[in-house]
Amino acid sequence: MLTEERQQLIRDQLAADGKVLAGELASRFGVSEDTVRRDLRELAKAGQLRRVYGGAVASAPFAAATISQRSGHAVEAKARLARAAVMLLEAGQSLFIDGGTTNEAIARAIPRDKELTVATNSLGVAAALADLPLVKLIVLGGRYLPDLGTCVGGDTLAAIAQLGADLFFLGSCGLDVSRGITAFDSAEAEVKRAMAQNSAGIVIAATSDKLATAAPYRVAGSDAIRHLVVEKTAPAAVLADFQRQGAEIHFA
Amino acid sequence: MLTEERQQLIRDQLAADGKVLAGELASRFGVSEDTVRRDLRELAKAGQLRRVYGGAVASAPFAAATISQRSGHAVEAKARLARAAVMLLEAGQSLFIDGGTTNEAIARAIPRDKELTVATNSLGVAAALADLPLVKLIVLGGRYLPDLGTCVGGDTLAAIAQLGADLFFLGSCGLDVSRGITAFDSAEAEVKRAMAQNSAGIVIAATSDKLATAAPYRVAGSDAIRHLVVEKTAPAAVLADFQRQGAEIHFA
DNA sequence: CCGTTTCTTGCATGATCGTGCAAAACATGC
DNA sequence: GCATGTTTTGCACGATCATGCAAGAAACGG
Repeated sequence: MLTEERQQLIRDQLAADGKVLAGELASRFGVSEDTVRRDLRELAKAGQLRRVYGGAVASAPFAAATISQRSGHAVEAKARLARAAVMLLEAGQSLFIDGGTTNEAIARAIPRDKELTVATNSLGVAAALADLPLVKLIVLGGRYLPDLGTCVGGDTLAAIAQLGADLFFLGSCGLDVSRGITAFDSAEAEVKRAMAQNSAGIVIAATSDKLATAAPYRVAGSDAIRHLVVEKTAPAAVLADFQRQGAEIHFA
Repeated sequence: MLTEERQQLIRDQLAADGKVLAGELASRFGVSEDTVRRDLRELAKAGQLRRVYGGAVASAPFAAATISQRSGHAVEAKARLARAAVMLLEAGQSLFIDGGTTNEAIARAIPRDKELTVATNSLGVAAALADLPLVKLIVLGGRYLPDLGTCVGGDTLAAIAQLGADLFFLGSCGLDVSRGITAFDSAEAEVKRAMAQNSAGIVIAATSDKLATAAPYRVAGSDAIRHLVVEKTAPAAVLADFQRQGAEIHFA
């Protein structure tokens, strides 16, 4: 095993998980912890990660903001949803991706060799895509909402109006068959509506706790959903309702 | 076995696996490791691979290093500059901050209890400020440039035109008394010009290696600089020139 | 406060590297 | 065929690098 190779794998895991453990890396590579620590020290010196007791965390200028989310509770479920969701992507497509932790997971799951054009109003999604060489990234600016991690406002809407996308990954929303897709913020809902209008199909990846819930601001009807990516634990009755509205169900 | 033939096989394996081991190649070709090393050295000289201890790895074809990969340079000096630069800030001010690792350091150095309005086209700066509760953050969207970490384009300019700022922190530029402030990218220069036009004062925090250098695209004359934050090692003659142009010098 | 884990530092060891040199293989001209 | 010059290859040497181990320091958790 080459030193270089090991350090690359560390970078990869850091990009995927946001953190690494010294002991775990040592056993995975079959080297002593000292060697791993040396690698971590070098990478830290190069600014590629931040050393912490027991391992290291991503320091990549942006990543820090998303760390707390990656250690949240439903991380595993969201990562599974993300892996299933990226399988819907085809090379050369244009995407809208809005905010939410699930969408950030999807952005992180996009493989390095996929050629895409992505427009997003989420800082977390943008940060995840910034280093992918084959992704043309368009940031949709505007007033930043700290709660949601997204940008909203007139500028955002104007920028969206000039773009079109094949798929729109819609996140951080309530999802109910009769009430449709609903958002938690009025300005955020406006942005989602604009994105929906300028895209050919809506994709929603939802953890089970989001199904059959609703928020104050309506974005679109349930029939607007083209692809619905859900966990295996999702209640079949609810899924059947969405399916009747025209959604294609994908299990993670 | 011909030399050419061997080197072609090395290229092939590199394309397939991404790495090769010197010892393994030697036994596979039935030649000494010295010969293999010679081959590797030649290929490395031709830029077809990158030599590492124990073998070689594929040279990154996406060689245009993104900003997050370059972030490890002169971290200490930049942090010192950043601490000095934030002392120029007063509560309630509006700022433009553009890209560059120094500006990212400045953004990270802004204290949590400072109330500010910040508009930035840099993802790194935005990520650093996203968590500060008292900072009203406006993201200036547009086409994202991976090597600079900033957004540029017509949308960016339009958004800037609607804003005004007390101070403009201008980064990633060349700095020369006679040639003025210069940028490395044409679109990036346009953005800087727009920000300069809509702000009351320009602040530049520059490591010593940026002083007395110039880039292709002109942004503004040296006399536009209001505050210049430099290291203690900065050559006094150059500083005096800037001072004569009206800049206030601050040492980190 | 103490025990445990993790980290850094210094050091010994083995692997790998570059260089100089000589032998072998090869091409070239007569 | 033979002599000469060039290229390639293998080997020996000292230098460099990566790794693991040990000892002391620091950080963590109770």
